[in-house]
Amino acid sequence: MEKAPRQMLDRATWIKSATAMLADSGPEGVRVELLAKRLAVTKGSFYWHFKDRQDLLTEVLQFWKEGRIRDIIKQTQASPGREREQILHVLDVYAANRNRKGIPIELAVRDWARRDLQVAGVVAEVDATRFNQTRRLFLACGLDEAESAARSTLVYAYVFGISLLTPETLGTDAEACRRQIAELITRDLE
Amino acid sequence: MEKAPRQMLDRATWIKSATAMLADSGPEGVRVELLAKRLAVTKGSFYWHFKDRQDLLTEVLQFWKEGRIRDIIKQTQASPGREREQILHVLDVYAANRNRKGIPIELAVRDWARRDLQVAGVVAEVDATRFNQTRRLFLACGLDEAESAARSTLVYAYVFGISLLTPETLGTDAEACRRQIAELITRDLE
DNA sequence: TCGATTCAATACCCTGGCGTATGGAAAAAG
DNA sequence: CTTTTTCCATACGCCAGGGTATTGAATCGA
Repeated sequence: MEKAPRQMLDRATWIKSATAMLADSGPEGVRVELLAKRLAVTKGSFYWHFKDRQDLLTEVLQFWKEGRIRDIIKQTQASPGREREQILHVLDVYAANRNRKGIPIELAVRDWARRDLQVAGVVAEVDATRFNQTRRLFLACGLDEAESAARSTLVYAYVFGISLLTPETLGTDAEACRRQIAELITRDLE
Repeated sequence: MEKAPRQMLDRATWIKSATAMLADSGPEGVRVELLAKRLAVTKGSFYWHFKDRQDLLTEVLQFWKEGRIRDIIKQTQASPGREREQILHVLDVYAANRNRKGIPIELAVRDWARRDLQVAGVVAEVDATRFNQTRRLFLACGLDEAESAARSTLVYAYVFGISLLTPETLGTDAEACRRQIAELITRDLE
């Protein structure tokens, strides 16, 4: 009936560390030996917990997917009548400096998806969930189907696009710029 | 005083092929031996034309930068009074299916920039040029400084973001969606 | 106490890929 | 017709990194 000493390393630990490595080195950058060194063990440990490198990557992807879906559902919960605020909240959370560490992961996964069909499928699932959740909010604000779809698309294109742009490009008044864009996207909403 | 037979392979040929390889395999994916095989020669040739792999990558980046700057200047030329059309033209060129092969390169370079300061610097230059050129157009349409900066930012965030989203997410009426977004971005312009 | 199980270390093998050194053919220069 | 220069092939050294096999040391269950 203990919990600390035994189970020194479990799959979850490897997965989290691998996710960090994915974020700043891309999928090709997650090397099992480097990972082992970072966790202060050797390959021997890794190949006990995982079948092979692909096994780890698959888990990383799954881990990411579940986290993203949980997050978007949480961020788009709105009490009736406050849908507009909720959209602004989403823009705030994803486009601003919050969620700092999420951005590199998001970008790495999306780049990964360009070269791996399985990954592309998962990203598509996440995108669909985000798109639908946000579209619901626009619909609740009185926009028609087409307009809701368009703005929802714009929300995510903007959010991911902004994280792709180099920081200096945004200039010093990034905050003001952000607010103005949010205003434009949520125009004519009740 | 001849030009055809001699100089079977020049640097430009290697650079173009490497750019293609960069587009669909990332910077780590451009291998000199693979590249040589693709050009039906061996490494021996490569190391005659280039000092090393880094030399090639540097040239690829430079090649990309010059092309992008030339392109954005061309796309943002507007005769006085037709600036709004020109903005719509930019949105059309970059967000639609045209310029198909440019998108993977753009994404690969941007991902590359996340892990290489030199690359990040070049991307920043390109971004700045694009940003300023488009901002000029908005200013000419009567928008103030802040609004012009915001919309110019939105244009590129949208353009790059849309290429990051999975195609299926956009649904079947992508064209209508595109038009609606373009309408929103160019609202209140004279 | 004593196997059985869990987790990790060590020692290998093998491949891919960078860079170098050297050789060779073909064209250009003389 | 030589000689030099240009361009590419061949062969090699080297290292990083994936995967396997084996050993070893704890811990658990009995």
